[in-house]
Amino acid sequence: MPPSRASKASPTPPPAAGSAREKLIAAAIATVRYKGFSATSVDEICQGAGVTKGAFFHHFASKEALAIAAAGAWTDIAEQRIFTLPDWNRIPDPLERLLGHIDFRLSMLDGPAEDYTCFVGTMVQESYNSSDPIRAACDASIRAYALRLAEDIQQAIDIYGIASGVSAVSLAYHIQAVLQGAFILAKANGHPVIARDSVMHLKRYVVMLFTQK
Amino acid sequence: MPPSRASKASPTPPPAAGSAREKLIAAAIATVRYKGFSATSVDEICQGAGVTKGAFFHHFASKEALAIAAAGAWTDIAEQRIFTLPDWNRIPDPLERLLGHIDFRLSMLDGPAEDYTCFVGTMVQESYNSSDPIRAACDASIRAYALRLAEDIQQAIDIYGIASGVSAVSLAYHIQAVLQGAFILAKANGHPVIARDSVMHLKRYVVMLFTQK
DNA sequence: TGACACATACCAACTGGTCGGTATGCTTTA
DNA sequence: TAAAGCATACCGACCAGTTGGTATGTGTCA
Repeated sequence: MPPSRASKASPTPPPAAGSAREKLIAAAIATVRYKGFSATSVDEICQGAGVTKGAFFHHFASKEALAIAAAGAWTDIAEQRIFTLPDWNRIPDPLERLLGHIDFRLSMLDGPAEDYTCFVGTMVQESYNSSDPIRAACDASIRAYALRLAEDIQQAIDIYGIASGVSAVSLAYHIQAVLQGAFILAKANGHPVIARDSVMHLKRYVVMLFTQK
Repeated sequence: MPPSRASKASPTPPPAAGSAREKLIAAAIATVRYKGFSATSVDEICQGAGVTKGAFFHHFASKEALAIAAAGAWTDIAEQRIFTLPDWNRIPDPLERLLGHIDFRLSMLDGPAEDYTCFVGTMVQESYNSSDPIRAACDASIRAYALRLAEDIQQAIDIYGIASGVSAVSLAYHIQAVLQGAFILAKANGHPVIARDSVMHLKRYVVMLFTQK
């Protein structure tokens, strides 16, 4: 993940709708979410990106290197889709904003699972013992999300207080856990109904934490 | 699985500590929990079981067939280890028993992740779009656990009541979701501390549901 | 009782195909 | 013209699954 690439004003117009590198990362994320990391072949990723294997190994030293780069890209994608674009981020009250976040995650649980599940959550299950660099990249992505979410939670705590013994970061990770677990239930069930139920339990819990101490 | 073999006094010593079929299932469960389903080869499973590939395909028509059989075996293993053997199952009060269950799951979160994570939860992530028979087998295993847990929850509800709008089955699935999600966080983090935090949130939620309505 | 027919359990060697990765050359752009 | 960006062709290793075979039963009937 060369940081120079992001910091320089690229002379070539930011390659249309994606350079080969970006298309490879996008194809990898989509395919891995659909069928898992090990079952996804390099050839398949290349086909999905519309480039050849030569291009793949020009941009990435290995399949593992792509996975790490994709985990980094996923962090940015999630930040954009969840903490930047949606309107509920502009709600002034931090507790309402937190509940808006949960409602938003709830509303995402629709359609095929590969459209709402977590790329790094899927990938880390297959890599935590096989590749520590991939594991660490997934961990960093999950941590970034949790720490970002913990900011809003801390603001809500500062205003409203919370049940004793509950920290913002811990609650943020718990929200992550419920979502990741809901994804698994949805994949097993073939339908996100049970997953939605679980997120509604989560919302009830958060409300209780802030209103009943 | 010939049942006659168990009921008769076999002339040949009762195939040691498990027939080839049973050893293959045990090896599959262990290896899949360690590195995922797709990354686990049939050769690897055979090596772990101490049998040859010929034996494998004598007992199972395919790798997929083994996965389905292993999911069924996992249901029995989990039932034994969680709902039969541990002492807290003999607690008379159903609410205390439920909290004992959560404490027990919490206490399991120790050591390497492959020792406490869920076999079917891991496998379904890689199979939900590739093999519907595997997906269904994993779903059945998760459902069996949830329905078994829901029995205790319902008994607790009958005695103590619960927050409005909460059903026993729905709460049982939520408990499953938190556990599955906690496993992912533990795998990513490399340590089960965050996972334990999440299960403690879960316990606090359950207590709240039964005491604050 | 014994022997024949058959089933079960297993094995070593092999097959066609796919895997991640490499070697090399062409083509565009600065 | 030199490098970056990509394509084609290929490699050895490994994959799930097949083959032909052996050893050890077990049920049946003369």
